Amino acid sequence: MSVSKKLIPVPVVKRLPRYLLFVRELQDLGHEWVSSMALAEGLALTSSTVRQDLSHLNMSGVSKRGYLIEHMVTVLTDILGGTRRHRVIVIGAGLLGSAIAQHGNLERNGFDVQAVLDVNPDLMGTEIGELRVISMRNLNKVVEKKKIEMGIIAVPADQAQAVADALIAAGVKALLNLALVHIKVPKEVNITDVRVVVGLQELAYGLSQPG
Amino acid sequence: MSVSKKLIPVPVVKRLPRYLLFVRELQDLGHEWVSSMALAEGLALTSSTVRQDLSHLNMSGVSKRGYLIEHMVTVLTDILGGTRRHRVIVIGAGLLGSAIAQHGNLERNGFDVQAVLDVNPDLMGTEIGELRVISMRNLNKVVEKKKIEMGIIAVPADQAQAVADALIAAGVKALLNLALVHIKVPKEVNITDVRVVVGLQELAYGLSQPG
DNA sequence: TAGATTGTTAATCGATTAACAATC
DNA sequence: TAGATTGTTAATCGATTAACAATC
Repeated sequence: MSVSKKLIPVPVVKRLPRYLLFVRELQDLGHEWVSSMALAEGLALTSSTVRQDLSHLNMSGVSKRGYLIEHMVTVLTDILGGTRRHRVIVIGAGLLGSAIAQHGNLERNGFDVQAVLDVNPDLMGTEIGELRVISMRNLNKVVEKKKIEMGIIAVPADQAQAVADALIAAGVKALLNLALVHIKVPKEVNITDVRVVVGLQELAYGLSQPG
Repeated sequence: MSVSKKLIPVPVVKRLPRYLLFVRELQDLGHEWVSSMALAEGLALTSSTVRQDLSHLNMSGVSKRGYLIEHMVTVLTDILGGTRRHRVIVIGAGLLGSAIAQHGNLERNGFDVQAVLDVNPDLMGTEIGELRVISMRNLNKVVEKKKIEMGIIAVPADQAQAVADALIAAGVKALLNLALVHIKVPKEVNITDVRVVVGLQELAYGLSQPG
């Protein structure tokens, strides 16, 4: 049951999580339909962009009414991986790694943290939610046994590349990098960076501008 | 000592932190010069894009040698706010908020966490690094006294908008949102979202594609 | 000097916006 | 029916890439 017609352009994919968030909110408020204008208004886009974006999806609207919210939630959840469960591990049991491993938003959106690993022997066995920190030496075993699809890299910058290499060698094809270094990966591996400091840097640039 | 000639396009600004990361690495390795080709290679861009990007900066290269790494570090650090210190507060003393408040990368890049606030009375006084959690009721006072420029929103989704409104009312003009909701702000306020779940969702879409 | 690399102009590509006929 | 809203085509806008003269 694949959902997209062709291939969704990257800028559109990056907006999809925001659409999903917004229509879920409307759903909670009891709304049934949403127009491209309302979506545009809510997400600071034009209604034209909204209609173009949604045209990439397996979805159609109805004149005079707009789009059925329930259907949008279904379609978007499916594309964004929330329909089936994804099996994830976290590498790095520091404050950030353990905060993320325990964060309810992952589970709520289809991502199950199956294990937390670390190189530091002092941390072995530490409880993180319902998990216990295990050694990096178990990486291959864990990835294979638990059928891990994604790895979250939450280690210091100087270890991040090595961790990524190990994950890739173990067969993980999708990496989320929280470390403040550029990680090189072969082109068949997907990697996404998520970084608080970078967000602050963008804001700092914004603050420094007159406008 | 403003640095940019005109106004740097958003896609370029978003690449700047990656340039900075990369040239800092080269600097640590003892390199002195870097060419647009080397930068392109390192960041998966074309050398043409690199030269266009750098032309927005207060910087010029030298034929046959490239760009002086030390100068690039200076210029990029300056634009990205790392030259002067920025005063930041964190709202939300949960696992994520406290992990970020204590994360060394912020301080290292020019961002000083001056306080951590929370609504939950049970958390008041809890130690977070060298800080103690204080009540949201002190928000205005803290923002004014400590001259806070940026707020990091690390509260549950259903509280995020209210927190943002309070920050804005207190005079904070730049917000970093970690909560999984769309926050509405007046156009003179800058807001940037940083979200692990969204990163995972993008990866999930990538995994679902043939390529 | 010859060769490499910048800085910039022009060409291409792709994303956003506008416009409007189709339709509910 | 009249009016609102979609879906899509065409126009615009802006970002990326190519190309090349200037220069070290």
